[in-house]
Amino acid sequence: MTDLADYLKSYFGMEEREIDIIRECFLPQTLRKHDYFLKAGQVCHTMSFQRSGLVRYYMDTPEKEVTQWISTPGYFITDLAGLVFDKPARYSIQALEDCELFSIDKRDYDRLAEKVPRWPQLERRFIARCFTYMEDRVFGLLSMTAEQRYKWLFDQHPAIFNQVPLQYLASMMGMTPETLSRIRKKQL
Amino acid sequence: MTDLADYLKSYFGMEEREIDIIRECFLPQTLRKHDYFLKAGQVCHTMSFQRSGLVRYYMDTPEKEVTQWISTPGYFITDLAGLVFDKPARYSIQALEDCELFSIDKRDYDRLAEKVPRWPQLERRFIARCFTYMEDRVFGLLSMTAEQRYKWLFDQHPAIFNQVPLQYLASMMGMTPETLSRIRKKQL
DNA sequence: GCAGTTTTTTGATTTAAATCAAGAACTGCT
DNA sequence: AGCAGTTCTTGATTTAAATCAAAAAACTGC
Repeated sequence: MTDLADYLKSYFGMEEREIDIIRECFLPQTLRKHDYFLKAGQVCHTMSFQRSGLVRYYMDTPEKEVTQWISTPGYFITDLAGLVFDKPARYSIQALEDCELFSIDKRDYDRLAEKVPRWPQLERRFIARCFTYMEDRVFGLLSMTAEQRYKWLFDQHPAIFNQVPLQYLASMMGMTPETLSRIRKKQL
Repeated sequence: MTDLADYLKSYFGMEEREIDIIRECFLPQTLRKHDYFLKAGQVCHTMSFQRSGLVRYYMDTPEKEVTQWISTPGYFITDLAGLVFDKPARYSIQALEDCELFSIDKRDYDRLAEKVPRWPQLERRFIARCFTYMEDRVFGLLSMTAEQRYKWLFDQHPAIFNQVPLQYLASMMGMTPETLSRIRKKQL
């Protein structure tokens, strides 16, 4: 059983039959360290399940580079603006480490509902969950200090703190590398 | 033609027949100023189209009250955590002014797909759009100064700046009322 | 394994925004 | 209309976090 199957089962509560069908639609793909899954400005036409590795979503601005998100194994990787609305991506998605993915093209993705009738309901839950997570993130950014945001992210995703360069974590939490370095020191 | 019909047509590109069906499912409702659409801790079981008035989403924390969002006519009001996952709301939703809504109960909402086959696709676009909007908001909070966030929100929703008490706008943009007052003064 | 680069840490200083404080301008109420 | 309670503005002060700067540590590739 692949990780994707585990995920589909535990997260979506899917049945064996559905899992098999979906798994067939996703094809193995690898990303090398520093490879781009998507570059800002391109229209994303792929949805991938991340089996291993680390991936970073970031935006380039005139002054600095802003890390929006770090994706870890067990997550899906895509840009909904592209996948759903055919809009060019506002951010780039790049591998921080070699990654193993299971990927499906937009065309096939849009036909999943034909093969798995329950797919629209499952996808609805998936996207709605992304939204509620973002609500929590906005709340954190509106109301917490740098140190509180650190603790919050640490509780949510302790794994990335050992693996991801500090500068990216800092940016993702809305602080400078220096500030994160000091907070981290204080926690010991 | 009601505002809801206008919205369904222009935003979702729905046909007359579909619009009529959906409109029948949404019932008129009014909220008086200060009435709660939803209180934190309750499970939201309603989805409403906002015809008029102003609505505020906010969270209570030990130190302060954090305004998450101000909803204006033409938006839908709900808490997806409740509507999709039956989870208690993390925030309260309260009328800032008398409001006219068109509301549908969760039970009926979940049956919309039977009446309008295309509903799942439409809803998908709706929720995905909410998500991409939140991505932009997170980016803004990660990368912009208070003044830049002010300008951004002002471009996006100029209407609310005349109507909503400054303290709520400030909180929603992640700054204090004093800071917003000074920024606003500077803009003249 | 070591030179060269990049990243992280640490300290000193600055700054944007928060806090504190008080007066002005609204709001609603009887 | 006039008073009480908000809300908003303005100024003075503080502070959390940014910036600046340089050394230390950690990677990189040859």
